[in-house]
Amino acid sequence: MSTPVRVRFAPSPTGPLHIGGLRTALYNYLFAKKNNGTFVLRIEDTDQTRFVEGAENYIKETLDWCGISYDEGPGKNEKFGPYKQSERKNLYKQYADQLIANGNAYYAFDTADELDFHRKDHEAKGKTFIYNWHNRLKLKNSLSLSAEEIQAKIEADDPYVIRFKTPEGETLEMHDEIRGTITIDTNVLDDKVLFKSDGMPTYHLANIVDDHLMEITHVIRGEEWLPSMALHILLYKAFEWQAPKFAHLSLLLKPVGKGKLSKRDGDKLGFPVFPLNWTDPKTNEVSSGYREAGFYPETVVNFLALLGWNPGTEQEIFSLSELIEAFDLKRVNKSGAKFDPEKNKWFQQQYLQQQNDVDLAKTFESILINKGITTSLPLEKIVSMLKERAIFPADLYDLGKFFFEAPTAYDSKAAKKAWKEATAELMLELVEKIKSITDFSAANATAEIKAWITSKEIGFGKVMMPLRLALVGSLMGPDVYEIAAMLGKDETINRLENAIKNL
RNA sequence: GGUCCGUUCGUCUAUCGGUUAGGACGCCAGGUUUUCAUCCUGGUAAGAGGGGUUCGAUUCCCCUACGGACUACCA
Repeated sequence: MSTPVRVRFAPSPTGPLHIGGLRTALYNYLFAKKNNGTFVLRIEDTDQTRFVEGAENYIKETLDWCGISYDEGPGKNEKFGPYKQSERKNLYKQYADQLIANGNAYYAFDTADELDFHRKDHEAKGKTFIYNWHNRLKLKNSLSLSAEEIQAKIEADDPYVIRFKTPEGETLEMHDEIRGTITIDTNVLDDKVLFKSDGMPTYHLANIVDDHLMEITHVIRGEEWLPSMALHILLYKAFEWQAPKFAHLSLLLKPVGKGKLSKRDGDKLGFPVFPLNWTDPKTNEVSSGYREAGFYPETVVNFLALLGWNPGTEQEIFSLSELIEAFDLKRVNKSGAKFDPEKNKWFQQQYLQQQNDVDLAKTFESILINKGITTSLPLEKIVSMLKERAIFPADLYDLGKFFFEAPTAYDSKAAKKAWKEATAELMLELVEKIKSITDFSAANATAEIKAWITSKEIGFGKVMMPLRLALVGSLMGPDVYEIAAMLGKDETINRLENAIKNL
């Protein structure tokens, strides 16, 4: 019996979750479910200055929309709660103190200005300022100051931080589930701040303490944390806790140009970078999301899963449960993946085609109602005719509005191609022919009109194209007889007469 | 600048030393649909460069180049 798998997704509520963050959540979820484990949501809000109203709800709503449900989290099955670090605030200081007591951490009194000066000064000399073993004794901290000085400062309420005392001269060999062995010399690490002067822990401390307390077995997170892995492992050692396994996911890159996909890209790239619409509470600026753009959650989940992971087979369309079944951390790629909006659209198209006509008809009906259109036409049938041309549900309207409204204008290119000198006269004859057809079903209309065309010994195109133009307004869309039958004999004749008049 | 990570068609990727380097998106061509789309068929296109190791390297090692992340009392 191995210990049960527990993973966590630990976002910071500093704004909307972006698509890369969603992928991290998804991989955590897939890994947990694949291993009959627990998926935990933890909100890392230790930086009060960056807190953004609504961000936490946004994260929850996103996970909910995608069907990625967490087993434990704020307000849900709080076995190891609370799950918001701001509500765990009082927990962390004792751990920082513990590290001071066992000699793995120390108080530091350097002000932000002083450190800033050092950094700039070093930079000017072409060097890098690192707060660590080689200079910590020259700075203002509990390692360099005398016991009396320290005591005095603390009693005088001088602000201080607690820094980790990075061990000197060790070569750390670490294991990453995706990347294998990573080695680092501890001498190049800096003495990171663990506890801030505002009484809050930094990410590093809170993260390690919470992962330990919440019994997290696997830390699956973005590659931006890879440089911190050494610190985290050193912290586990300092606490004498068993470290979880680590897996660092490669980043999602912009489709064009350089760099990682970031929140600031917003809509600039021509596609959403957020799962849901987001309104900035300060500026009221709206960033568009996949949901509102008409994508299905299945599309987003499927596409994201395959960006950086693949099952080793040629299957590309996966339901969430199929993803769980197939998922394996070992098959996650090391290199960054560019986000390709075109392929994303292809997935959406695939999922739209999978929708059944009954459901799609309901969606279509609400779109029509929004446009102020009510109809007695059978929407299910219409949807089945239009579907294969659509990518998003909203496309159905553009593709099929001619069913509900007669064309008010004709596509000029199409008109030029379809409507010639003799066409009006021919259409007049067609109107008479149609009037004579008693059974105006698609099948019968097809047969009768085809026979009529054949008897006149003219090309089919000479009749079919103008007829389509008259009914639709352009040379696109489903089978023209199907359209005619759907519109009915009277409306078909109406539209033909309109076209004869206007063209 | 320093540290770490990465590098197969334009993009996402397969390949556990021996393959005509496979698939998908995109694009192009043809067919089906007397329209458009769908669909089908075919085509286009890749191992960053240089050294090793090996009978044999896309695959293992090193160097270079390029890309990325990190380098805050942010996460």
